[in-house]
Amino acid sequence: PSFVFPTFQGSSPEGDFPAVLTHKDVTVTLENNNVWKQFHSCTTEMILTKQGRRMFPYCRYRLSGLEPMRMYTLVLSIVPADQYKYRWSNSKWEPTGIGEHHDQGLSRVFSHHYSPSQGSAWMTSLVSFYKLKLTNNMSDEEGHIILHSMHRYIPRLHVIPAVDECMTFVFPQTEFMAVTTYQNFRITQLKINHNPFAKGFREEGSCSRLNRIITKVRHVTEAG
DNA sequence: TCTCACACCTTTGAAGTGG
DNA sequence: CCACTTCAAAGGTGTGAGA
Repeated sequence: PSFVFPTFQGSSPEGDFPAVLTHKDVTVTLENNNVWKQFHSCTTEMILTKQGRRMFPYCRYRLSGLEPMRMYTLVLSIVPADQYKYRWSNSKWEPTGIGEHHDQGLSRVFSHHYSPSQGSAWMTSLVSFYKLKLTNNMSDEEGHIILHSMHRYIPRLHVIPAVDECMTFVFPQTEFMAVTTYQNFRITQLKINHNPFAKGFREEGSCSRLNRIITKVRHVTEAG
C-alpha cells in the first residue's frame, strides 16, 4: 500500500486525526492518541543524541483483527515526512531548503522485542515501542534509528504476517521534528509534564526545582 | 547547533521478610 | 513455596555552559 503524506501545517485543530486505522480487517489504535495530539498541536520535537535517545511520547498501539494463531513481526520505521530541512524562526518552524538525502542503505527499522509472536499475543496487550532510540550518529553501531536534525519525520507501523504482504499504518499525529536541542519551549514543558523520567524538572508545590536550588545554596552558605 | 557532565528522577531486579 | 517489601544499581530526563 502507498501513502500520501499530509502537507505541513505547523499546528492543526484538535480531532483532525483518526486514533484508529483499518487495513484488510486489521485495526490499529494509537493508544496514547491524546498525548500525541497535545504534542502535535505544538509541532512535536524529538531529541537526537550520539548514544541514542528514546522517543517521548513513544508509539503505543492496540491491535485487533489479526489471525490469532498466525505469526506476525511488528516493525517500526521512521521516514522523512517531506523533502525539506527546517529552522525555528520567530516561534515557528519554516522550511529552509532541501533536506539531507535519506540514505536508504543507512535507514533503519526497529523490530519490536516480542517479534515474532502469534496474533493472539499481540492483541492481548499493548504494543509499545518505548525501547526504540534515535541518534544523529551516522556511524552508530548500536542499531538505533539514524535521523537528521532539523528534519521532519513520521513513524510507520509495519505488520508483517509470516508469508503474506506487509501492512503499513501511519498516524499523522505522530509526526515530529528531529532536533538536538528543543526549539519550542512549549514542547519542553509538555515533555517535563508527561515523561516520568523528567519529573525532577516539574515546578509543583513547595518542592520545586527552584526551591531545591535555593535550599542547596543556603545549605552551602551555612556550612561555609 | 551540538556535546557533555551533572543532579534528579524512575525502573529494574536481586535480596530480604513474613505467611 | 508464594506474595510482598526493601534496597541499590542501572539508566532515562532536561539543564546550562562551552565548543
